[in-house]
Amino acid sequence: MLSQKTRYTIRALQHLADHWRQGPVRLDAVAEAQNIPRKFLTVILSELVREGLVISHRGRDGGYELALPPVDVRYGDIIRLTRGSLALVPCASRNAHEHCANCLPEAECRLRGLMLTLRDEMAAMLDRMTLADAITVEPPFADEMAGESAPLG
Amino acid sequence: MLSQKTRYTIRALQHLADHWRQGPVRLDAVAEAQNIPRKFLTVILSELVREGLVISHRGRDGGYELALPPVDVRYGDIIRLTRGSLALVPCASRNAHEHCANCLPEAECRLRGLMLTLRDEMAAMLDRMTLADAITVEPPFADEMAGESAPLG
DNA sequence: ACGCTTGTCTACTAAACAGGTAGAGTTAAA
DNA sequence: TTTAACTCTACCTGTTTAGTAGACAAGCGT
Repeated sequence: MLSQKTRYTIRALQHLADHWRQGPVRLDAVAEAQNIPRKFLTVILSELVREGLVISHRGRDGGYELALPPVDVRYGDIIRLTRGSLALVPCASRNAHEHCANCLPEAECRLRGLMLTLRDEMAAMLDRMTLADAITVEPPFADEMAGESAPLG
Repeated sequence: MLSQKTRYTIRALQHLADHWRQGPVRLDAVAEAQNIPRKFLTVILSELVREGLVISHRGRDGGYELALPPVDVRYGDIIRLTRGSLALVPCASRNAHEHCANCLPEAECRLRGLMLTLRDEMAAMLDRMTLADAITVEPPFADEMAGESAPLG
C-alpha cells in the first residue's frame, strides 16, 4: 500500500499541475480542495520544495507551484521520491537496491526474480503517465469482481 | 513493500512446492532451508493451515505439505490472502474495496483511476505465475540502472 | 499405554512507523 | 511595518511489525 502521506503528496501535486502557470497556489487552497489536513500538508509541501519538485513563494500572495511542467513529472518519479523505490521488496529495487533481511542468496531467490519482473512492469506504466495526463476513472464497480474465482476461492 | 511476513510466507510455500508429493516437510526443514525464524514460521504455517492452503500432519514424521498442486497456487492468490489485496490503495482493490480516508469522491479521484489500472496490470502478471513456475533470476545488476534518468535526476 | 516428536494456540512485547499537531521563526509584498 | 504567507524543529499517540514464550494437543512406534 501507498502510505497516506504518499497519497496526499500525489494529490497535492495533481492540484498544482491543474493550476500550472496560474501563479502560486496557497497552502489552504490545496488543503481544502484536496481534503488534506492543513498542518500535515505543510510538512509534505516543504519536503517537495526541498527536493526541488515544487517552488514556494513566501510572504503575501505567496504559495506553491510546480518547479517543472506537469508533462515532465512522471508518477514513477513521484513514488520513487516519496517511497524511495517502486519495488515491492528491497532487493528488487533498481535505484535503491538493498539486501533483504533473512533471505536466501539473491541469485537463488525466486521471490526476487518475480518481484524484479513485477517492478519493471509497474515502472513501465508509472513512467508513461505524467501529471499532465487526464486520467479517466472507470465507471462504478459491480461487474468487475469476475476473474477472481480461483482454485482458492 | 511486502511485509517480511508475506515474504516468508511466499518462500515457505515455494519450499513446500519444491517438495510436492514427497511427504510432509518438517517445520525445521523449512526454517533452515529458507532462513526463516523457527518460532515465527510456526505462526505463518498455522495460518496457512487455517486458510486451507497447507495441510499439517502432527506427531512423529509429521510436517506440512501443500493442500493443492503447485500449479494451482497463483502468486496473486497468495498475496491476496496475506495482504488482503493486490491494490496499492484501498479504493483500488477489486476484491476488498474500501474508501480511502480523507480523499475526494471516488469518481473524481485521479489517483484511484491510475491505481486501478496499475492493480489490473499487477494482477494479470501475478495470476499468470504459480508455485509450479521455475523463476529464473536475472544476471547481476550494474547495466540496469539505465532508464532512470529523468527530468528529476 | 508410553514417550517422543511434531504441530497449535493464546498471550505478550519491544521497536519502528504512521499520521498528525504545536508553536516559534522567517519572508516579502503592500 | 503590518500581515499573510511559508519553514523548521520537536513532539505525540496509536498501530503495525516482527518476533518470542510457554503450556497444550495429537499421532506414531513399540
